[in-house]
Amino acid sequence: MRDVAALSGVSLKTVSRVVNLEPGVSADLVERVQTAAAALQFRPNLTASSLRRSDGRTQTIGLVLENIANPYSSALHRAIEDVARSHEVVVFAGSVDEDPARERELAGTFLARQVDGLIVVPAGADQSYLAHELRAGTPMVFVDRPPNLLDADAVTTDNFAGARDAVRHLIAHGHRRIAYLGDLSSIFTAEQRLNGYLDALERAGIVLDADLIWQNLRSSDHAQTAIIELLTAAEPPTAVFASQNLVTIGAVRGIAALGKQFEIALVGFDDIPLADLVSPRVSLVIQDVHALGAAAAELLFDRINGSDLPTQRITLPVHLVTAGSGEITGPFAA
Amino acid sequence: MRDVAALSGVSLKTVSRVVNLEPGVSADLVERVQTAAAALQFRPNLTASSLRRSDGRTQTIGLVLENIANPYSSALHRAIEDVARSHEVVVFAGSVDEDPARERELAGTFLARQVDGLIVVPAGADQSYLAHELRAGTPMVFVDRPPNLLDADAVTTDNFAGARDAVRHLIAHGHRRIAYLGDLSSIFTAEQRLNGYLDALERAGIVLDADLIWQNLRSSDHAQTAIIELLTAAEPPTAVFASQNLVTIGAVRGIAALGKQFEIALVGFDDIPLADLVSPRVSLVIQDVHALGAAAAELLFDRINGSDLPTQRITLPVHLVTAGSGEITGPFAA
DNA sequence: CTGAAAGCGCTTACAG
DNA sequence: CTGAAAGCGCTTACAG
Repeated sequence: MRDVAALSGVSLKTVSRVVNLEPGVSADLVERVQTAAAALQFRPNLTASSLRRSDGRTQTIGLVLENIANPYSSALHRAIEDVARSHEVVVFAGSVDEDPARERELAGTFLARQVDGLIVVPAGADQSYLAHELRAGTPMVFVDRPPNLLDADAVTTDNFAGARDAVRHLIAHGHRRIAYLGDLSSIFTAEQRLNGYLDALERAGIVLDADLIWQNLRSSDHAQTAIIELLTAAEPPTAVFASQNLVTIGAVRGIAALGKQFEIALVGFDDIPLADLVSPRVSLVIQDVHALGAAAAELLFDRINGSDLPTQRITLPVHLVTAGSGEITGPFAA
Repeated sequence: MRDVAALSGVSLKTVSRVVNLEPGVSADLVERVQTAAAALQFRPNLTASSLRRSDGRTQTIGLVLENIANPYSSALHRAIEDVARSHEVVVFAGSVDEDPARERELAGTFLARQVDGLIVVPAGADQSYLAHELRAGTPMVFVDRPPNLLDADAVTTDNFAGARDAVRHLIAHGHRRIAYLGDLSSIFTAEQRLNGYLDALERAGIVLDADLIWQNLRSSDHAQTAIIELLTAAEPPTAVFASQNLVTIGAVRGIAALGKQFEIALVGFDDIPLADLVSPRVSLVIQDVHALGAAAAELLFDRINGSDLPTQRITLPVHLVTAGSGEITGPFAA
C-alpha cells in the first residue's frame, strides 16, 4: 500500500480510501491510485486491516467437524460454505475424529487466528472451555449435537422421533425381535436414537432383549461383523434398526453376505450413497443435512451481525423414506 | 498481552518470550507470566504476530477444490489436512464448481488472508493470474490437474493409462462397440481419459464410432439419461467405459433400469461408494486419492520450508480392480 | 536475564 | 477533498 501511495503520489490514507471504496475522493485521484495499484498488482493485506479495524473482523469462520471426509460432515460443510460465501467470509475446517482433546485444540487454533465465529460438531462432553471466548464476544453455534455445560445456540435433528418412527414402522410390519446397531454410545445423537428405539418397543409392549442391542460400532466393518454374529446366534432378530450411516452400510453388507437380504427387515438412520442401487432398496430415516448446515450458518451470521436474542435451540424434523428393506414382514404380521 | 504484562509486572517483551517458549527467562518470571496468562485466559493473537514476524507465516494454507461435498474432493481435503496438521497449519477450503471466475476469486480471497501456500484443483484454462504471487514467494501446488500458462508444481494421476487399460480390458473380453461416457470435455482429466479410450481402440484396430462418445455429462442424472438413450438406440454398444465417479453411478442406474446389468459390460474410472453392494459388482479404475493429496501437501510444505528445486511434476499410477461388471463377455469373445 | 523503542500494513480519529 | 499522527497486538533489533 505504501508503494501504491508513492507511485501515485498521494498519501497512504487516500490509497486506503480508494481500496475500500470510501466516497469523497476526487475522480482524478481514484483513477491515479487504481492505475498504480494495477501496475503493482497490489492486493490489500486483510489480516493487517482487521488488526486495526474497529470491529476486528477477519471475514473468516472456523468449522469443527467430526471428519471432513465423511459424507455427512462434508454435506454440512458445503451448506455452511454457501452461506459464508454470501457474506464474503471464508471457512477454516478441520476433523476431530470424536476426540475431545482434538476438538479443543482445533477450536483454539481457529480462535487464535481471530475467526469471527465458530460452528462446532462437539465430540467431548464439556464445552465450558469456550465460555470465556463466547462471553468475550466470539459467536458460536453448535450443530448436529448441542453443547454441554455451555449456553450457546444449537441446531439439531429430531433423532428421537426419527428412531422411534423407524422402529414403530418395523413393529407395524410384524416384527418383535428388532436389533439396535449403533455408533459410540457417548455421542448425543446415538443416545437419542437409542432412546427412540427403546420408547417404540416399550409403547408396543415388547420386552427388551439386551442381547439385541449392539453399540459402539465405530466403522462399517465393525457393524458388519456385529450383524453377522447377531443373525447367526441362537435367537436371531427378524429386523434391524441401524442408527447411523456407516453402521447401515455394514448392516447391508452383513445381511447380504448371509444371503438374507429378502428375509431380514432393515431401516437405517441417515442417507447412504447409492441406497437405491441395492436390492432390496434400503428404507432410511432421512434428515435434511443441507438445511441443518444452512440454519446453523444463518444463526451464526445473525450473531456476528449483532443479534442478541436469547440462546436458540432449533430442532429440524426427519422423515422415513420407505424403499423396500424396511417393509419385509415379520412373524407377527397381520 | 499488555494485560498479562501489567498483571505480572514485567515488560511486553518478557511476556512474548514466555508465550513463545524462548529460552533465557528466569524461572521466577516464567512462572509469574504463566499464572497471569492463565488467570486472564490469555490467547495470543496469531494474526498480529504473523504481521510483524520476519517470515510472515500465518500457519494457514488455502485449498481450492471442485466441490467440498464431492467424495473425491473431500478425500483429497482430508489427506491434505492430515499433513497440514503435522505442520501445525490449518486449512481454508472452498468449492469452485468448475467455474474459472470462482477459482480466481477464491484463490485471491485466500491470498488476501496471507496464506502460506495454496493447493489448487484448477477449473479454468489459465492460471497465469497467479504468476505474480508465485514469483513473490507464495508457494503453490496443483493437484489432480496441472496448471495452464503457469510454471508450478503439480501432482496428477495417470489418467491416460488408466482409461487405456480399462478399454483394453473390455476389448479383451470380446467387445468392439464400447461407449465412452464422460464429464466436461474441458477438464484435463476428462481429456486424458478420452485419449486413453481412443488409443486403446486404435491399437486394437477398432474403427471409431463417434455416436458412442457422450461427453459433458455433468451429473449422474445426465449420465443415466445418456446411457439409456445409447442402449435403446438402433446399434447399441455392448460395453461402456464411464470416465468419472458420478458418471459411473448414472451408468449403473441406467443399465439397471433397463434390466441389462448382466448383459452390458461396464468399467468405471474412480471409486464409487458401495460399489461392492451392487450386483454385479462394478469393475473400477482406482486412483490413490489419499496419496495424491498427501504428495501435493508434502510438496507444498517443502516449498514453504524453503525448497528451491526445479518445478516438480509427479504422476501417480492407477490400477484396475476387476469385480464383475467389466468381465461380462461380448460378441467377439474368444 | 530484562526491557524500551521502532515497526509489520493497515484504519481510526482528527485537523486542515 | 486530503493527509499527518497514532495505534491495533505483536516481534525485531538493540541496549543495558
